[in-house]
Amino acid sequence: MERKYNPQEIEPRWQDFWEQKGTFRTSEDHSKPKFYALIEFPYPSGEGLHVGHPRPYTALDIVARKRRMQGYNVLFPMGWDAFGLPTENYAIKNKIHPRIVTERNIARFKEQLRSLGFSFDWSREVNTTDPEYFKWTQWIFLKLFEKGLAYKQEMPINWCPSCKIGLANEEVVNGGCERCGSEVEMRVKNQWMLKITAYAQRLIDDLELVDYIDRVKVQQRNWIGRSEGAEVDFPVVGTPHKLRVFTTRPDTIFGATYMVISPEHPLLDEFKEQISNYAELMAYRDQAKKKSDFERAELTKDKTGVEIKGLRALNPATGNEIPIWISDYVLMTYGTGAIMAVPGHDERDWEFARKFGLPIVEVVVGGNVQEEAYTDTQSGIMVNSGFLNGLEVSEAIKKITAWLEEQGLGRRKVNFKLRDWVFSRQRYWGEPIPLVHCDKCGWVPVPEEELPVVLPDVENYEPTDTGESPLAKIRDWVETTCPKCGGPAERETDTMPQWAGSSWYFLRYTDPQNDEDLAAKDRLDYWLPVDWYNGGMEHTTLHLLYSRFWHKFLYDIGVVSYPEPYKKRTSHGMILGENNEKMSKSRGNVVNPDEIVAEYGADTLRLYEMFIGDFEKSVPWSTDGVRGCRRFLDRFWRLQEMAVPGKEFNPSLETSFHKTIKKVSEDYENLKFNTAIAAMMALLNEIFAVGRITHAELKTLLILLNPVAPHITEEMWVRMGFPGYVHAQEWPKWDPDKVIEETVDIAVQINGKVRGEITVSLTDPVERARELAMANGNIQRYIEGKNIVKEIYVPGKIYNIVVK
RNA sequence: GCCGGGGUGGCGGAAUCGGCAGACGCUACGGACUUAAAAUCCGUUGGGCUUUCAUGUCCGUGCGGGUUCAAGUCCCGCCCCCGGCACCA
Repeated sequence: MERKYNPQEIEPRWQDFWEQKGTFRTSEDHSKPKFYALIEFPYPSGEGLHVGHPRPYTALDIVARKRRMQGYNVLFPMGWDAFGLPTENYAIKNKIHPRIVTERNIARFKEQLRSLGFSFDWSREVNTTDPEYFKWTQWIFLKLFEKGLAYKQEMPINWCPSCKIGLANEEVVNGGCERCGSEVEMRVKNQWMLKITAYAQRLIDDLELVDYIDRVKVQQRNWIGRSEGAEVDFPVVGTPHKLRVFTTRPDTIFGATYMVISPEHPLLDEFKEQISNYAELMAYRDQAKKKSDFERAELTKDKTGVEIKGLRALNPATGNEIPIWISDYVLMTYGTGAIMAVPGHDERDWEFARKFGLPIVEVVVGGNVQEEAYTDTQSGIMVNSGFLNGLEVSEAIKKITAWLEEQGLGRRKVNFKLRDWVFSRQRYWGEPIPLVHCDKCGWVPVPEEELPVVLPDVENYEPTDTGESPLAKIRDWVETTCPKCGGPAERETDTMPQWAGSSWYFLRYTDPQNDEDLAAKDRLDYWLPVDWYNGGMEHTTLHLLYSRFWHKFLYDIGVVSYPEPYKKRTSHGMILGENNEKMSKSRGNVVNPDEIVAEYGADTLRLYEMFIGDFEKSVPWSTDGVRGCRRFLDRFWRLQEMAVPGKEFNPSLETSFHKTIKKVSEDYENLKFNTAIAAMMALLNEIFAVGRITHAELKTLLILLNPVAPHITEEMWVRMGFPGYVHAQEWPKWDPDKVIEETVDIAVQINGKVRGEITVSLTDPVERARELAMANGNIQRYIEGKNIVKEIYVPGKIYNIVVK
């Protein structure tokens, strides 16, 4: 038998053991309390696993392993989010079918994950590219379509010229493509859209039902961007038309001295005949069209715009005629694409008014609106505002809104920044959208029993320059018959975005082989919602919002029984390179987990990733830190040599053990893995100082460390000849009475400065503390010749004597 | 600009119902072991001053004030960093 700790020998052996015995298979015994732990399933890239991956995986593996020992029926599954661009690009470049590339990448990832000893139930593995899986992704889409939540629309989209793909707003970062960084252009395309905006309010409201870390909730609210205000109709003079605006400040309507509409606004086309400078306006529109939203926002320094000659609006409050301008600072995609400009109290309007010499009127007192816009108007008194004069802002808002409603000129309105989800991708490697276009019947869903609509095998996956999907060229796939009328029809050639498959994958884990339903209802009811979902902050406005939307929809149609998919959401920090920069191939600072496993072992890697620092923060990798963790395990291994029989805790270590059990138990649940490990390290130091460890103590310690370092603890348990296996033990409990030290060393302060130390029992009265303190020479020195003014004695904490 | 999080040794980080700041780990230095090195073990490691030894003492948690017997922690006013949103009406 080997003496030395040899993870390279131990770890694969235990991994085989767990697999063969099905140790971590989840049962469907619904009488047991359940715990569903979820981590974001990875995109199996060609790069293989990165040291960032195991951080969240280990964290929830720890919680899952602990909960099993606490008697829960635990579901901790894993799968693959395998559709996506990099695979397709690789396939194009190397002329290998993306399916093959995907298979290969998955095999690699799986092997790497296996080598880290995660307690996934691999029998429940899902793969978004598996037709048996995406059949249900397509099914959900058809349900959305059926309910009118999927629609096709001609609309300007963010177009990445390098990926040749349309991007959702969420995929545009600082004006560039999230994936490749190329600058995004605007293009008008006919796209499938999902009406996530119909759920905007519920997506905000139901955040109340869930336990998400605060920054996640805040970011979601931020992204949805709810704002309350009113819609107001401004009559267009000499026409029956009314120009509708959205404003959050209807109270300032008396200060609206002109209007601005977006260059794309349809008003221009409608009144083409009456507009005398139509050509000029069109030139401006063309110019604006060329700019992306980002560019438009970038050019913030200087306002541009053109007045519409021949059209004027009527301010319904003042009765004055006011000019209408077009400017690209008004976006067609928010509100109504038109604003009432109140230059006195809005910086943008003020700037614009200044530049074009438009009148500026003060309506809330407090500033000097000729000098600058006065925007500190959350409160204030109205002036120059007719019947609102003298009112407080909040009163004025109520009064004007009521007046507008009475006059039929406006109404209260809530607006959201959230836009509908661009759901089409002009790509090959994605789920085909299961619709057929028939000249007679329009868009017709593929009948459910014909799902899945699978991808045809093709020679060439290159996207076309026209922006059409490569599928469009496969005529014998495209050409089909209409399911409704039987006439000739064409398949939709757009595919779904990567976010589709990941919007519901956690449901499939409950019943991954089901071919009748997306998952059996009783399983969904038992397992959902997910008890704890950990994932990256980068998915807060994408995946997390999308999947909440889909889940709410599935709730509405009765598939699931709770409106929220995830009860709790936490997020891990990134692991940076040793140089404190983001790990990337180009920076050459990537650490490969395989090498760490080969050199130090999986347990060391797991331990290190949990000990490295605050779980929620980014932290640089440190090879020296890894060695320190290996050293700990080497020392831990040597406990075997100092083990002595005994069913009790050594009295001198008893309190330490109970404290450690408490600390570790609590810290594992609170993302404080680093301090849990520190506590075990400290206890190990104490044990080494004592020089021996009883069997009872060693068993306890093995169980506590097992979730972090499962291989070494399994091995030591068996080597010690303890009955059964460590993973099958019950999680230890601490005795609240034994967590408290009987005697403690506390500081004695004179006027708040530490001047000595005494050893007291918690139950000792102040007299006892005083007696001990007075015996201390240094204390005597400070008290001599002084009057004791006050004594503060906090048992177990401090003894402070105030002298004068 | 708005919202959120955060500034603690040479480094990662502990400690926030106010109660000995720096747990745990790393690094560095010194020592033991070794022919030597690695590994391992022991010791020191916030700064200054003091001390033969022991110790003692002052300063120190981004900056400036305040409350308190006592402040990293609470209050007021600033500075800086990270993340999100941003011509959103």
